Amino acid sequence: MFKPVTSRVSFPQMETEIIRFWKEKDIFHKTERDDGRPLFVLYEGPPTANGNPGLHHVLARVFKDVIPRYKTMKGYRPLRQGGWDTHGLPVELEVEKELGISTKGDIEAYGVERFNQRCRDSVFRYVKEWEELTDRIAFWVDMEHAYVTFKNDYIESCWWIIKQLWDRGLIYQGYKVTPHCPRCVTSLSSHEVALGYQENTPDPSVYVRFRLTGYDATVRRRDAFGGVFPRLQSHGQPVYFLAWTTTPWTLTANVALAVNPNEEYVLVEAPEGQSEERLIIARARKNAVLGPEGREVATVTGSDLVGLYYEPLYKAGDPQTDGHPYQHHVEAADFVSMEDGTGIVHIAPAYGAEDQELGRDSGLPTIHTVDLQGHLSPEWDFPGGGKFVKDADEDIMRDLQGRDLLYKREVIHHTYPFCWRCASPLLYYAKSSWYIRTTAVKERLLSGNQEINWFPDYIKDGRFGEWLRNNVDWAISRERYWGTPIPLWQCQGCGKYDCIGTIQEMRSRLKEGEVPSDLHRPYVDGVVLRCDRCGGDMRRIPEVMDVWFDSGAMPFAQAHVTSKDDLEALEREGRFPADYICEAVDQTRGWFYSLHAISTLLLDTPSYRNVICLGLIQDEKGEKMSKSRGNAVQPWEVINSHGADALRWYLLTAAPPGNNRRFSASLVGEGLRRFLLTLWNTYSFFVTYANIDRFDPRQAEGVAASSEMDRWVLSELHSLVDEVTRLLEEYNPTDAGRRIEEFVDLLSNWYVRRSRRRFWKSENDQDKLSAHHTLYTCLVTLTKLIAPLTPFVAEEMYQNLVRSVYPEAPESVHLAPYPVADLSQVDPPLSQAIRLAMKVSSLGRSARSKAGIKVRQPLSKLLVKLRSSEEEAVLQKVSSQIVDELNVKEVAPLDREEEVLAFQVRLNPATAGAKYGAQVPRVRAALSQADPTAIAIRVRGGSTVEVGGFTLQPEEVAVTVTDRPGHASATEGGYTVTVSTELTPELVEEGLARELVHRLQGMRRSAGFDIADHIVTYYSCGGGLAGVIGRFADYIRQETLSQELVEGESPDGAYSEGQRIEEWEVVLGVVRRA
RNA sequence: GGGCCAGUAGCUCAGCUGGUUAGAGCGCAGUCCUGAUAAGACUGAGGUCCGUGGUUCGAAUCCACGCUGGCCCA
Repeated sequence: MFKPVTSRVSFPQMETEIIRFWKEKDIFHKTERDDGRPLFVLYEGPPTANGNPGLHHVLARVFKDVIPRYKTMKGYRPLRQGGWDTHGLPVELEVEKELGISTKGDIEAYGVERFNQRCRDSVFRYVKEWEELTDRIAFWVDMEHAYVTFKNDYIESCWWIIKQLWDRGLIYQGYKVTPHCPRCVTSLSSHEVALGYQENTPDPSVYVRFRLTGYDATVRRRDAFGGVFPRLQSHGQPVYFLAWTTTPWTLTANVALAVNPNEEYVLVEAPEGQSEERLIIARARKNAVLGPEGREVATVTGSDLVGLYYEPLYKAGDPQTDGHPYQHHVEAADFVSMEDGTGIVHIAPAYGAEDQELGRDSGLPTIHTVDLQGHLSPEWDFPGGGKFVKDADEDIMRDLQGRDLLYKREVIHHTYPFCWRCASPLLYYAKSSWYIRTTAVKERLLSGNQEINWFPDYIKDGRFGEWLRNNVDWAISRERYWGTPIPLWQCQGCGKYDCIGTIQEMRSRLKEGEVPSDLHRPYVDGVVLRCDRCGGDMRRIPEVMDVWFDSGAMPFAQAHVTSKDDLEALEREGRFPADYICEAVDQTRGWFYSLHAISTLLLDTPSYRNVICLGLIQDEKGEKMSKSRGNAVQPWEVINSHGADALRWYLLTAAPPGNNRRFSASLVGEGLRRFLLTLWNTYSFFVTYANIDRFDPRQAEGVAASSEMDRWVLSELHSLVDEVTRLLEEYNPTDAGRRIEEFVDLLSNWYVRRSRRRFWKSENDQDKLSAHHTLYTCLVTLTKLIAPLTPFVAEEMYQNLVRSVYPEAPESVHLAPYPVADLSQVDPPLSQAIRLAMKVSSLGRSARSKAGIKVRQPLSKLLVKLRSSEEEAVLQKVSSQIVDELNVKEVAPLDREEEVLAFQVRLNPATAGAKYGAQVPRVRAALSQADPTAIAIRVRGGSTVEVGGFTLQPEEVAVTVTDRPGHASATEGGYTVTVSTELTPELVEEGLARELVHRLQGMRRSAGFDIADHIVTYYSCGGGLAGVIGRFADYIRQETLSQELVEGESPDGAYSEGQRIEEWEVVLGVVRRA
């Protein structure tokens, strides 16, 4: 006996019981048991537990869960170590908010030790919520051994990795331009910058002359400037480059001018009577800046200008390159646009990101003329020296004007970033920064990417590939507090740098003090090492590491790798690389990259083989969910009302994983009803009848499918298994789920619907056994198929269907093997035949509905016109199902549509109107004279027709059909299904009998009888109906499980109702027989 | 400004290796069916398949250029 199954199930309640069951039986750990199975490795992209988990976390965790569950059932041993991301600016900002402070100065005043302690305390604040939610949605992950990025072991592994790179010369110091707040004296993260943009900010817009002085003979070998340059010299007029800037103060740090090498530039002569000068400007910008006047003396491409010297506006010391005095000159740069400015960009590597990059690539010096508080240096007698740069702008412009170097000045309104804390205008400022030379392995990053299986696949060569192709060195240092300290020490005496890779190594180099028990700042900053060159004091550089380095190091740090041996062991044991990772698309430049970069640097190989890249969750309006907008849906609300399986099902199947998705709780409920409840009700149906018949699956083993229906559904089942397996192998649980859903619909709404009678008939014969066995097989297979997707309902059904019968079966569905398709059972022609039966049934119901004749009323004949003679043959095989479904006596082919349909034809004015113009009335008249049936048949066959001397194209004739008397039809896509609506007295009587059965069934239910109860039925009614009851007595008794059918009043205690059937009043009574 | 993705019914999504009349579910209106069902069937209303060009006998589908939204980067 199976445990009885109610159709009114509470999924949330059932799920919490399943969780208890898993805990009791320790199922999760049993999946992890080392018993020789090959490993399947999931890397957990670590979340930070300093906030409540949201719906997007559930999305990621469900997708992370489904694949390892599947692989477990496929015979792998999953490795799923959890992890927590605990460092970084977001953590610091949260703590700053709590403390009500907002600058680095505040933090230092508060004390780095206390500050970091608060950071450490905050990162696990919501860990309980995370664990509860993870548990409740059945994400199986090892939380007990979760890695924590702030632990010493973890930090030490990060150090060791840095050391490996250091030894290979891949770590270097350079400049990085960052948005800098001069009041807070700190860089801002891009996230912070985004908080402070202000539109319509006024700024000066100045056009400045740079005087051409000569050229670099190594660049311009001969006849520089296309031969124009020498002539310029002889002409005697000064030549200027015209450049544009909105930050005049940066002109003090100018070291070069940049032109676009592929654009045309012109030399323009000033209009007559104006100044004696010639200006160089991009042709595309000439009219916008100079106006239409001014004769173009010469045209060159940008590349011709490269190497020309100009006279700098200001001198900041005497910069040198390679021991020679630096010469200000023109460089080529693709980023120079023709959208604004002059097509000639002034370059100050200290104060612009693109400037800095160009400077690095071309060996330009970086000259700082501004201090960190934003004051222009007083050192070199700049106008406005000592003032805040924005105030110095005016002095500089006046100075340039005085020297006749200012072509013109205007005011521009644009979007400019301000500090979100103090509203100071941000300055782009080059700071010394430490880099990892990722560009050294760029080719391998690209080729390694090709080895990764991306889902969806367009990410590989799209967003991620694009990012890799544009790879620049990774700036890893941050001037912050709560992070992995960068393990670089510098000698205070001779300036030498050293990298420390392990605690052991630090201990061996200690000059004074101890290795601190906590490797964070400020403790580690107090460690003084001995310089092995000069014996001096070495102190750590103050920076901490970019938090992305932490996360990207997790394959190694979670295993505490601190030696090459450790590394080799990791690979040997199969714990590196990961088989699978999964995060949202915003991680392409985050975790997906940091993982890829570090493993490529360290081992020259990618760190993950397969990756699902998820889209983002939006609210019902397509807006980003966020706490501040107040549109974030709480996962718990959804789980408590619909259950975790319903939520999982929705997240897995509602949208392709890579797409952004609009979330709504009502859609979760819809999925619940459409899929889970349909499955559950089928399951409940099975258990009900299996228990009545004492069906024992063990005795049914090997029973051959007796009916076409059984063979059909098994065929569908095995092709489903085949397809779902293929899709899951492809990391596509979404389509796998959608296929399963289609099957469950077929199972419930065709197999069970059409087979019901076989389950409730009284004979316990082979056919019934086959039906039970078939449905049992389908349900058991389904529990395993869905186990990775909806683990709860799968477990519940498995325990009842399998474990109660086979105590020796695996104790959880999640320890059971995944089904394997038996393709010999797949029968495509049978599948097509059944689909044809469904199609015909659907049209037949439509025809009945049109005629207003309910299905309980039998009809004599169903006529079917199909699309081909092959289908006619197929129809023969399934006609019995159609007869049953549509309650007709016979199914016959419809050879001549005109026998049951009447055609009307008329001219289609939309297509024929223009062609016939004034003739239209005559054509119309001719058409009305002709035989509509003959015309309709020709037109429907795609032939032209001749009427009254006109040749009409098929599309010029509109055909409509109506039913002929005695018939009702439905037509769709080449199919026509017609029912004969003629009712003979015999058919009417049979209909009455069925109606009576229907009423009695309703009364059985109202009386609260069990479906297997036998009853006695009493009736009293008029003569006509009584006659019908007499003639159909056997049928009525059989259908209603009535042992007797008694004419007369029902006794006391019977359940009785007065009913009206057609024109007869009848009193019916039912009483249960013991 | 650049890159990637999406845009199909009121909503959520299929269809997209070009091929008859573009589909499903939900929602709405109505009818029916029910010996499992919180279900199911049928009918109806509801579509410039984002737009404009192009390729083709034929385009929701391929190409180009735009528009809108999302994300990432500047």
